[in-house]
Amino acid sequence: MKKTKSSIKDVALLAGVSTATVSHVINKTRFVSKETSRKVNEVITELGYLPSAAARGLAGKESKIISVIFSDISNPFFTSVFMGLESVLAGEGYELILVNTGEESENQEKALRTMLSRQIDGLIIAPTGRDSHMLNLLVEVGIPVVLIDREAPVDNVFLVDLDNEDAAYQAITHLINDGHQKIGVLLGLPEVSTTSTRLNGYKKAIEEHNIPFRPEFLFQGQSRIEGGYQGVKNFMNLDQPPSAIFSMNNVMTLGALHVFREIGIECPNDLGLVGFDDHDWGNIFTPSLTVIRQPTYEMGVIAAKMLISNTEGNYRNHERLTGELVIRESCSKKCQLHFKENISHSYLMKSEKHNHFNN
Amino acid sequence: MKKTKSSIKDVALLAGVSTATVSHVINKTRFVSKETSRKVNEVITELGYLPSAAARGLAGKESKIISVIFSDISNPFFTSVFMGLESVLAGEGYELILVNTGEESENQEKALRTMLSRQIDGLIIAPTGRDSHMLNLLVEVGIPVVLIDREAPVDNVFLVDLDNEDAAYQAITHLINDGHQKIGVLLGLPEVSTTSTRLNGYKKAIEEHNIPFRPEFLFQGQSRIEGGYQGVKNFMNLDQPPSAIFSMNNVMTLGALHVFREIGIECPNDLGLVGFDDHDWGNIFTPSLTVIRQPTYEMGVIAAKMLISNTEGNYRNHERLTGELVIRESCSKKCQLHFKENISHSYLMKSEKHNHFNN
DNA sequence: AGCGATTACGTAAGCGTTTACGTGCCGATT
DNA sequence: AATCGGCACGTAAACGCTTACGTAATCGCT
Repeated sequence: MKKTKSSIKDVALLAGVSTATVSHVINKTRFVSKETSRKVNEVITELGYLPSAAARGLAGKESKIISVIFSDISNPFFTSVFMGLESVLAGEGYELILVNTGEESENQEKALRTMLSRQIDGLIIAPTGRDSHMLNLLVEVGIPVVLIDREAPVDNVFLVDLDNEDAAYQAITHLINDGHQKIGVLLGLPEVSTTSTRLNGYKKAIEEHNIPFRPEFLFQGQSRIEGGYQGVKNFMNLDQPPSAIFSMNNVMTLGALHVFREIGIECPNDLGLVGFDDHDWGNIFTPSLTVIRQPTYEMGVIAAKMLISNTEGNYRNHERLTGELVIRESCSKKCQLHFKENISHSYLMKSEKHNHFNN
Repeated sequence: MKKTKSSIKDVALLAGVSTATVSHVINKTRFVSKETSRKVNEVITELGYLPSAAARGLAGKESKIISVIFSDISNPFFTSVFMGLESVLAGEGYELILVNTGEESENQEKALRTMLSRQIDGLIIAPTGRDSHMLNLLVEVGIPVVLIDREAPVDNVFLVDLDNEDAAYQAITHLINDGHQKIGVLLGLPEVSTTSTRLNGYKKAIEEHNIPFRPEFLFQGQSRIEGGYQGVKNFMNLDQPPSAIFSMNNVMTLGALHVFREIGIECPNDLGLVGFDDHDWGNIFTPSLTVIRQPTYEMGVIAAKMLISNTEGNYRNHERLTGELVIRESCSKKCQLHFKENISHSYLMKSEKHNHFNN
């Protein structure tokens, strides 16, 4: 019952061939006659032989490890991206090391450093912080890197992100068309690129409609549930509170909803809301949420393909997807009515099916 | 600008010592004089030297990799556990390889096989399927394994789980005390251990109250959002539909809620609901959800500590935590009223704070 | 028959560590 | 002066693969 770990030598010995041949059989890296190849495979299964990944990494160049560095894995956005990544990478024999930075660039640097000591075959990262010494180092050593969701000041990397300016522009324009003139914004972290691009979309939209920019309508807090919570509370204490809120991400939206319930804000009548990122429960919440939906799973798929097909060059080094404004009830009274009218009895099976039941 | 990767030899050469000394300086594995040690470290930072993890894995015994195998990373339960794991493991210098099996035991076996070829230092797994050949192999080779959330027929492993029978018992008893006699159950996957233990709790509770067991009140579907959806639909087509639903997990609860909204079931009046696992939005939903809350983050922490402190033996090989019944509105009219009365204006800051704002 | 090409495989160096031994040195002890 | 125990460190094998070369055998061609 003792499973003594067997090495390539044992296999070679038992099969009556050299280790080179065994290696070549396993990797199909040069021709081996039908007969020997059969024999080798036989011995392999007989011994239950498994090549040591460490030795392979040392001798060869590939580690078959890809590192994924996210800022918050509890955010559905990232888990969905992760599943997209995995769907293509697992098939190619890669293992994924997942690191959660918690949006701390110190953690990120530390993680990147250890990634450098593992011979990772690639890195997929949603970078936090402004500048990253380690990230630059990684690309210098020649490790393929794809930034996802966010930009960073590095050259020679792939990037897959959303047209954030457009997405925010869509959202704000919609709010304006619904009659909102005073729109408060729950900002993301200042050091994250999407915060500024989304803000640009906001500015562009209000400018186009000759709405004056009001700094007090921008709330910069933690990019967490408490941030959204505090933000909305702040807005409501203003002399002239906004009539609608644009939340720049998932979790802050949740924080905002907490305030709604707590102090009895009736949405959308008292206060409209448009969020960034859809939720599983976005369409069954009361009110159902108007959001910008990102093709998260697809982003993962694309990022993964970019990474491994860098030789084939099927992808440009920048893929920019576009967000979809999903209009439901939370933005305005008008939409609320319209949404209710249009719920057929199988609404779950229609457009929403796409949302939940795939991937 | 070319970062030529430097090895331990380069360091040794430049520092004027042997590679053995360098190794010992790095690992603090034998005494080295203050002076040489300083010199070595100086050279190390000068060269930007990083030890190769692959070589270390080959020569030494530790890989500093721990493998985490979950069935569904999009389930908040698992992401929370993951964060618990990471919180202790990252500090100890471990990297985590995350694999998503999607509840397919074939995927699990494949993943375990590759884990065997990597010299992983430990495995944390929520096993899927009934029996696992690979899992047995892993423990035979001496890799420490901790099962989390679910049991499996393997010896010599750690286990951290919930007292599922008790949790289900609590939930059902509460429903019964609220006046429900006909309670439908959305079952989890039959091959997952928690399904049967939770079912036992259900049976025990109804038996104690002399409520007859009705097979038609058990729905066995996919353990996904569609499963909950289908289940509730089925129940409602019964001649005598249940007056309350007990959902055995997170995602099926979501499916149930979809039906509620779709066909206009008013919860809890038309149909009560108790779910397993809390949600971020559980207390702001309409109705707010009565659920069994699991100490997910803590489960991760404990599992991680079990794994690395197996020498110290601070932990038994089985830690069973207990679930907490969080009573809100969805279970019954009575609770609904009670819940509304007790919402102070700072309810978010009270008990709920514990829920969302920690970890 | 002689020669090159082809086929199928073996030899052994090398990847970058760890670690069991071994060694030289020095002050103290007899 | 010979011996001895610490001290501080070096030597080199071993870990399990990959892969650049090398080679023996066979075949086709002139």
